[in-house]
Amino acid sequence: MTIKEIAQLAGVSSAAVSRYLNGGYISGEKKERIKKVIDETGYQPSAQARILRTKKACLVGVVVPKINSESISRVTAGIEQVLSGRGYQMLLASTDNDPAKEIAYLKLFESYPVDGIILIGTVITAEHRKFLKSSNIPVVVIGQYTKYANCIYHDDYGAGKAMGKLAAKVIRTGDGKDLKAAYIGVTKTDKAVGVAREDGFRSGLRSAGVELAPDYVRNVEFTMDAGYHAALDLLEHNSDIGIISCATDTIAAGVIQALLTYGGHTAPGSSVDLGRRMQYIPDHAQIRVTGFGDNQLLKAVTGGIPTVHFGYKTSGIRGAELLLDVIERNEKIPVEIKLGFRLVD
Amino acid sequence: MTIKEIAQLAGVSSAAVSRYLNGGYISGEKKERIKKVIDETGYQPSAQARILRTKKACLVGVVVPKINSESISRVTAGIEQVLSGRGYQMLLASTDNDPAKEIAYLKLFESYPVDGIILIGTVITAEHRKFLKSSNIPVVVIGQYTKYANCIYHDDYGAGKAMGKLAAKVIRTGDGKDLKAAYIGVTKTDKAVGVAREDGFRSGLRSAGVELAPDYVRNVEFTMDAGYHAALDLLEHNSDIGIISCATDTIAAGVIQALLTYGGHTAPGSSVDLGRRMQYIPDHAQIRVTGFGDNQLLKAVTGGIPTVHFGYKTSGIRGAELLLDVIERNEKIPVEIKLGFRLVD
DNA sequence: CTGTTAGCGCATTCAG
DNA sequence: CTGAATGCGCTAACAG
Repeated sequence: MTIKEIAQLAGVSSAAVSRYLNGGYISGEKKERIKKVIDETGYQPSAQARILRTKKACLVGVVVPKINSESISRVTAGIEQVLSGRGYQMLLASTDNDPAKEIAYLKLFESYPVDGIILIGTVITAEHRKFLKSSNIPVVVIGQYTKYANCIYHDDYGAGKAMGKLAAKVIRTGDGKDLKAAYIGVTKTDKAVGVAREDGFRSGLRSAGVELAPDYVRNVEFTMDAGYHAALDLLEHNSDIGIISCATDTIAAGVIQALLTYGGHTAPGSSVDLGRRMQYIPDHAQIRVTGFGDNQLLKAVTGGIPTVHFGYKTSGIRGAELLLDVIERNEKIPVEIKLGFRLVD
Repeated sequence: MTIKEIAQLAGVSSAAVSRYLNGGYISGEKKERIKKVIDETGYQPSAQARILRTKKACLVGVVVPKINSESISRVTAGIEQVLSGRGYQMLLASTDNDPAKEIAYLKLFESYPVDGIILIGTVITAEHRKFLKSSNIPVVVIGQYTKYANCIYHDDYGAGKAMGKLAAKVIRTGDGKDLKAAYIGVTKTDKAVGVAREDGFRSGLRSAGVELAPDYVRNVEFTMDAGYHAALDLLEHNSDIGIISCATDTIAAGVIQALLTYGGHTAPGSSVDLGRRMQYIPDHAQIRVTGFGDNQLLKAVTGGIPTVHFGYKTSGIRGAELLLDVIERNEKIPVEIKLGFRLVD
């Protein structure tokens, strides 16, 4: 069904139909005729042809690393909020943490009718930079710092440091034989989550005179399962761990699972203390688990582990506003926004 | 940057460039010249113009009720898998459980360059039916039964019934004073989750001679928070509850939170038994919590509550296959697929 | 192998 | 107020 056919059926020109659709000059009588035909046929104008003509889609594409994540959904909720408030719609593309797919979707959006792109970043490869530099539609990056695009990121280093200080306090037993801190991080190619959080964590420990020994560090995927196995590995090789800090709450959930399953205390009748904070006691020592991200489901069912709350929704809001500023007002001044955090313990 | 400009710069016709791009006949020498110009300019063909011409986007749009859900991400993972295997890409639109937004995104996709739509359904309103009937591109619905489109749904009634039977067993104390079963469901406009699961649950209870009293039933939103408050309300009004069955694992998480927080056992030193299954003991009675969906995070950190595993990934796979059959082979025979379940306890 | 031509469905001049 | 005509960027015939 095209505008032309509608025009024929209504006995008017296609231009008249177009005007009818877009609120241009049209007489009441023709308006009626056109309305009637459109109602009868269920005609739906082709957005794509319109966009080809107008170069305006009122649409933004958002590229995310994965769909099933509380933090990401908070970001997209923020984006959605400002977008829909300003008459835009949002399309999502999930890359499943595959950088190649990320590039593919960025290119897809670039050549598709979207007015702008928001990238919720994980790793920024050379390909990414190339894309950011040469993109012919505006892009804003959320979650990673980059000088090649407007970006909004979180103080991952500061958050890591705060967590490191907390960890240093926790492992101090007072009897002169302090426990050890362990850290489960992610790939170093992720500058925010992989590098900044871990570096911050080390720095926080160090400020309290504690070093993070290499044997007490693991690097894993962004999954619960990975956290589970890393925890087992860590516990197998070290018997003096007092705290396992994880780069994300999801990984922390896997660690908790490992402690629950293989801690030696799962026989009927045994118990796990779930007070304000997750605590587990194998070998007469308490092992504390911490994360980052303030996952609400985890908090609900465990009572909450120490974690960090980032302003994810805020970053989504700011990101969308930034993007719309560029799209609508052609704002040219580069912007970098760094958002703070709140330690939750 | 357009194909025309590239053609000029390379001193060939635009058709030649088009052929170069799409693997048509072209001489080696011109191929070189075109390649050089494209590399230099970073030219990116407009997919939208191509699609306007070819009517083929190799893209499918997926409309989901929310982004942050393990079940939905499993469905989309299944969809992605078959789509990318067959050279398609996937675009997501999240509606935040707002039926109006759902319609808006369906219409967007219809007029946008996608070859087909997958709707992960919650409520099917008259508007939905109207859309399904009149859509000019193929649609498949996942998660709800409908006769107006190809659909893939789960045996929610059977699952509810199995859970009802389990609940009946649990509340039997043996001392003649059986406990009561409570149910936290969702809106009845959701035929699968709201109606089928609850009806099945009642039927399962009934088959064991147990009735679900109105005072022991609540209807809430699809959120943890709603589960939390419903549980408090339930416990405030009834002191003989032995099990709280919830329509989703997310709601169940909220119930667990309520039990942990207000069960009267959160004072330091008190404990919660987290063995194979979540158990909580207020007022000398065990309150068991059950859900649907087999959420992995919940399972990991609680040891697992009784729940139902649906073949979400499978439904995504079948749904995508179905859609591609219609798109590519113009398959006209309507299909309805009902998938089974597995009780996890 | 190549260039010319004619649209895809629509919005926008521009005369009327 | 209206319709005819033009072109958005691209591909598919077609004739060379």
